[in-house]
Amino acid sequence: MKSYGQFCPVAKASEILAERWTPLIVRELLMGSRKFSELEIGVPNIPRSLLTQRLRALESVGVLERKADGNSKRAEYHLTAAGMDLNQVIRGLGEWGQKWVNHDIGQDEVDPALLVWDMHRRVEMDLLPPDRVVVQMTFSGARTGDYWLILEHPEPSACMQDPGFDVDVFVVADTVAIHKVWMGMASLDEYVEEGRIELFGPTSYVNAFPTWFKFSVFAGVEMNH
Amino acid sequence: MKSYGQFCPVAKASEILAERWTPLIVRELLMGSRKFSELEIGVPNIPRSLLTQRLRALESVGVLERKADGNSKRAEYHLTAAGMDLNQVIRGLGEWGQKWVNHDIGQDEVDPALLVWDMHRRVEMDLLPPDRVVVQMTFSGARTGDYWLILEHPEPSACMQDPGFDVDVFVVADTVAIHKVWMGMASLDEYVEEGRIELFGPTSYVNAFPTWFKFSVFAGVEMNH
DNA sequence: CTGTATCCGGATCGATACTG
DNA sequence: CAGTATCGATCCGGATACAG
Repeated sequence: MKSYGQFCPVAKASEILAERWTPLIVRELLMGSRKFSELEIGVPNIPRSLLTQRLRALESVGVLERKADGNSKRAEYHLTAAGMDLNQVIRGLGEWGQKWVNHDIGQDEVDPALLVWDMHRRVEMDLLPPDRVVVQMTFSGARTGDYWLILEHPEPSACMQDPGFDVDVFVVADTVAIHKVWMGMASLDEYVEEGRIELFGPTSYVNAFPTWFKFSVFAGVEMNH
Repeated sequence: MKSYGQFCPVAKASEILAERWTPLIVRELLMGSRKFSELEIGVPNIPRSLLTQRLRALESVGVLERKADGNSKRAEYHLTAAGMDLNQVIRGLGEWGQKWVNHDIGQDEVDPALLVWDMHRRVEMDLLPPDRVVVQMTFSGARTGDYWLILEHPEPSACMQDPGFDVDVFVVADTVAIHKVWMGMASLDEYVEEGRIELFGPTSYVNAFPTWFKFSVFAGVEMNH
């Protein structure tokens, strides 16, 4: 991005952060993504060439460092201290968004894949059963699909294709319903009672299911309007 | 800006704020600018057409409201509650900038006009003498020029041309020196002692001069590196 | 003088195809 | 998997023109 030619710190920071896609990339890095492929999932629809370009730009201003993973030789992107410190900015941005503009979400803006990806980043590891739990999520509505969450130690994962494991918990719901619960805009229990979200599986798992997730980072922010 | 097609609040907020010039426009509105012409001064080098475009965009998403000033019929731009609430985001952005990237300021990035404009927005009205004080600032260095601050009640103003008043206090200094003091990176007293900044005028005014300003919003942020 | 609209060359973006 | 290369569409910046 071309410089604003201004000394103001807001201008200097904007040159780095206020560029298309960049806040989403930083958000994804803050959420724990390290690999190029993880970033592609967490920042859907970004052209790969642009992702490359943005990563280089962020590297050149000292927000992230590029390292070669030892054994696989794949590039890894690590936030520097300056990058980590962007947490408050991105959080502020997200809180503002949640408070003021997260109401008019269109049906087709809720991406099941991104939802599942977000979920696997927000697992409450301490409350997980010791054995692996496989969750299948079946989404209906404007955007449909089956997705899987492999909840296991040390690292849960999200699958866009059937991983082939036996499924322990089935979640069947409208995509928007899951979205609203995830964003703290609706209660999971209520939606289950109303039948908007259906849970199947062993009773102990079904009961524990809501405790396995920390929900969205922005679920606690109250909304205006 | 085209939608990211994502439900994430960071994405929704970025669609509004993370566009070229927009953070600077919002900053200027938060600092108190209301008129198109004031915004042009506070956001130097923005093409007028682009400023118009951005103001319309911000209006359409409910960040600001456009009102016709009663007697002059000139448009006034007022932040809405949602717009005011962007204060924390812009502040966070600026604090990050001040902390991490405000070091490598080039000589020619320090704009005397913007500096004076910023100063007139940060006057400590309560500590001003009752009578009007006219300050002339003479900048030297990469970007030179004479500017005037009319410190009076109820509204101080900044002049880019000689307003014709008798001058009470003369400030003569290198542009970068003033910048550093303004941004909290150097002490005014020390610079005056070293002769990098010269103050002329009645002793009582010269002594009081530093108390008339609140300095930059980001002057208190400590810098890393 | 203030605010807005229009036009145009160049930079940036988005989509697709290609490479090690 | 992790990028590059290419190319049309869009956006930006600067200039100019215009209306109140």
